[in-house]
Amino acid sequence: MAEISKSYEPRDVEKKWYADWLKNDCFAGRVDASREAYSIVIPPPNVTGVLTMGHVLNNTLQDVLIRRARLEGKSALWIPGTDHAGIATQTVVERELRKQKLHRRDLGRDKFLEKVWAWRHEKGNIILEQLRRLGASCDWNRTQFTMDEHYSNAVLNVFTELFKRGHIYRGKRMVNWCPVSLTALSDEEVIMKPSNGTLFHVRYELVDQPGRFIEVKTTRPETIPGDVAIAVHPEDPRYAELLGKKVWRPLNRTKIPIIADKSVDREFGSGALKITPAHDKVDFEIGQRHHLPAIDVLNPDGTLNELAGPGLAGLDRFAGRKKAAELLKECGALLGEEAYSNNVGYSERADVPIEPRLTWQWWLRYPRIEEAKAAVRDGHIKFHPERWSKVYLHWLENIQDWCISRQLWWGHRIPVWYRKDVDREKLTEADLRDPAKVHVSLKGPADPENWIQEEDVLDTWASSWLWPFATMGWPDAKTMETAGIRYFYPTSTLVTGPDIIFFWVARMIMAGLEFMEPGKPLEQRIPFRNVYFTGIIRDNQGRKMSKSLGNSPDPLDLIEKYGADGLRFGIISIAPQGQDIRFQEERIEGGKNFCNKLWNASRFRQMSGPAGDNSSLAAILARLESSKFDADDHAILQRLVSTMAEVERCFREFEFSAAVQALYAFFWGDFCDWYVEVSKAKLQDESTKLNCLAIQDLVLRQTLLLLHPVTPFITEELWSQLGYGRDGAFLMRDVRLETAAEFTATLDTKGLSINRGLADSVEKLKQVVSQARALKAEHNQASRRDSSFLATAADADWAVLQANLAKLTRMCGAASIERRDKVDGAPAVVTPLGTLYLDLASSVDAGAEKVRIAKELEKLTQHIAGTEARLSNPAFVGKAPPAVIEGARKQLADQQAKRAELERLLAALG
RNA sequence: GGACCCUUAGCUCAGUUGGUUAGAGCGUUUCCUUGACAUGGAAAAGGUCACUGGUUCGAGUCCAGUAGGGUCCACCA
Repeated sequence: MAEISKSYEPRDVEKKWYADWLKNDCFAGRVDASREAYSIVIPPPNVTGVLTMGHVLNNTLQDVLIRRARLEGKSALWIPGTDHAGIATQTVVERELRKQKLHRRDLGRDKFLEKVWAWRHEKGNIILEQLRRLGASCDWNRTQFTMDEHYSNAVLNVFTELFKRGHIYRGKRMVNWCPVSLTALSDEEVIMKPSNGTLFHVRYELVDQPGRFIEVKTTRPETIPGDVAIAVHPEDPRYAELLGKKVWRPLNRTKIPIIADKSVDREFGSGALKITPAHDKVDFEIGQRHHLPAIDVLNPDGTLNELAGPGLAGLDRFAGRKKAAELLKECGALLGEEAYSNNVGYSERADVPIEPRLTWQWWLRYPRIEEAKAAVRDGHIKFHPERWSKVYLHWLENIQDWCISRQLWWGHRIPVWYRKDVDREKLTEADLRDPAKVHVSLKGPADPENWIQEEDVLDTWASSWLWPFATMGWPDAKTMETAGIRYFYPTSTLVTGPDIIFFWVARMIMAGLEFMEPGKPLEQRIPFRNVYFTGIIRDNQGRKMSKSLGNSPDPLDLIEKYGADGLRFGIISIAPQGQDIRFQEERIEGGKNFCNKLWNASRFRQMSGPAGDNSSLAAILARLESSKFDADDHAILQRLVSTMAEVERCFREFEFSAAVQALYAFFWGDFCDWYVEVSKAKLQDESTKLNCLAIQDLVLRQTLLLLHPVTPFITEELWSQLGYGRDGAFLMRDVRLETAAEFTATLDTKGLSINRGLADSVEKLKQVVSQARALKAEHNQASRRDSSFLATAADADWAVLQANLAKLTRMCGAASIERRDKVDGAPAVVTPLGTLYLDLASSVDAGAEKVRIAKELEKLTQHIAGTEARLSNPAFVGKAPPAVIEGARKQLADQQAKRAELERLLAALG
């Protein structure tokens, strides 16, 4: 065994072990009937993506779950992959083309797609490479891409099936149109943003009563040429006599009717609403009810077209708005303007206001809505934190059909062909189902020359909603068998952000229910059993991390600086359940420091004595001698067991940061700060040395196992260096972590049972040490081992002190601790095991000493008063549980004894 | 307009079913390079648990309300 270096250097260790794990196929998910299956599918990052802090959090959590599952003896599978990200990827490649002054139309569809594929092959795996640096133990041989042939096959299969089952239709409806991406978007891809605009007051002159006007307020005067009516509420007395009359539309002047519709809000503005069916969803519905035409005055790119009339045609919509206001002013129709703030829908991708636009699109009536609700409501799928289920259910209650077609080239082209002689603008629902007019299949028609394929592709989410089973080979029976879908599906846990609960989580549930194992009960068709929602990572000012703000650190820089384990440990420790995360680099630094502490504790063990047989838990236990156990041995084993139990609880309840904090407190606080320090005395004594080393070996072994899911690299390295592994075996793959219960039972059967009483007595020793150190600090004594202490103690207490004297002397920084019957004039502290005096050569400042003790006495007296008050309250004594009352009585007795001793000390000072 | 979340030490946050004197990390102050670790050790300072009521023997914890901050949903032009 080579000597361990003085500080932990992650770089080479990480590289070495990751390569070793890969070489030995440690990440492979295998069907193994003798083990419980545990599976996760990665939320596929965009192929265009680079690793963000969000990815780090999300994927570290998944890796933690997967690695813990392996240690628990489960057969674990983590499927990685990427998403083709239609709009984002197409935009990236189009931007490249623009540098060469080319547009995708210059290349044509096929040539353009070749370019995208080339880009994908060159750059599309960057993010997966970065995940490897993080230590992600994905089964890389199963890496998936949503545009892979078999995956595409699944997507198109689902389309044709859902079409057959009547869930998919084509319709001309109002959609959210992105004038930059030139495609329709789903409602979920539209973000409402408050915007400061202008509300224009416009008057429309009555045709048969010149000089009389009806007034409306609008934020969009440029759409006035598209007005086809003015609507008022049917019961609005102000306008009753105007119903049925006509007014002059002030732009592109023509006559339009005044109509009545109940959807008009009488309270808003003047109570009259201009109706522009082509440019507003409500107006469109009113238009439908009243059989009004829709006049579309916009081009797809958001410029005004010739229907907008001279003066406006050709302008961009925002320039057109200004111009329209000017034109209205010129003709006297503009009564005024007021500043106005309202919510405007923005395209999530392009970050520009969307246009409601009337277009032909493909729509999906979601399948299995009721089952999807039941799956979560009845607990077959558990959300963590649970409260997100309410958001989920609310969305399903109000669900709208999904616009699944996109006017893009990069994506799954819709497998629909139109007979050349049919007019697509006039296809009815019945025509769609007529194979003589429309062909829907994976392979296409037998006589392609007579057909034209649909140009549109599917929404990216209409492929990723199949992720949990399409990545396991669906729908091909043989591939599914190889992938082990019967074993690994439903997956165990999905780790994702609540921001895609509608986009992805809800839709995956519906897809799983619709397509998996038809006829089987719901709990076998759901895609996952648990969903863990991470928080959103914010910067230290609380802003979302984003590329444009430049406030997101590069995770790879952090790995360089703190090591992958440090980053992982840090990010998990600041990620409490369900709360957003304020990123602080200091916490990552803390992760690195923890790794260094672990490293050095192992180094201390190695330097403390010869290596024993560490090859198995049984081998280490065989080296323990219970007859040599002192209170500290019992205490550290007890804390080890309780930490194991706490970590188990944390994993059961998805409290990962609590698990990390428990491990930190145990290892740093209990092991390093106490046990290792007392070891220094125990190791001096040949009779206790070997047992003490074996305890250290045992604690280190269990700690490495518990920590491994969070800090995989350093634990694998130390596992190897400290001789825990057999040749060719890996901590991550070949070791099973005992449960706390199993561990305790093993100790019992080996005659190594933990003595609770002895273990608890360490608490008193710790207090003695802490108080002694404080006393020294109070009197400006350096913490070196050079102070003399005297003690007055009852026989029983002195016996405890004496039994631990060597350790205590060392821990207190004492040259000696001697018992006396009586000590006068020395500064003292009252400990649970007697009074401890600092034997100062120099004279003591009695005044300062009196102040210090008096202060402590005052504080104590307050507590005693509180305790006495409680105990003298008959209601408390009558109603509180006996254990609580007993505790209070004991506390009172201790406090009173301590008070008496402090009073005595005070009196002795004169 | 509806729903949900948050408010605890200078900062970022824990605090499980109500039960001794409310914790951690970072930061601050003092001391310490003692044979694992200065990426460290020891000690200390620092909190009317946002506010107001209520339930209870007992409330940071449960209930109601108020204030401030945040998120999501919603077709008010």
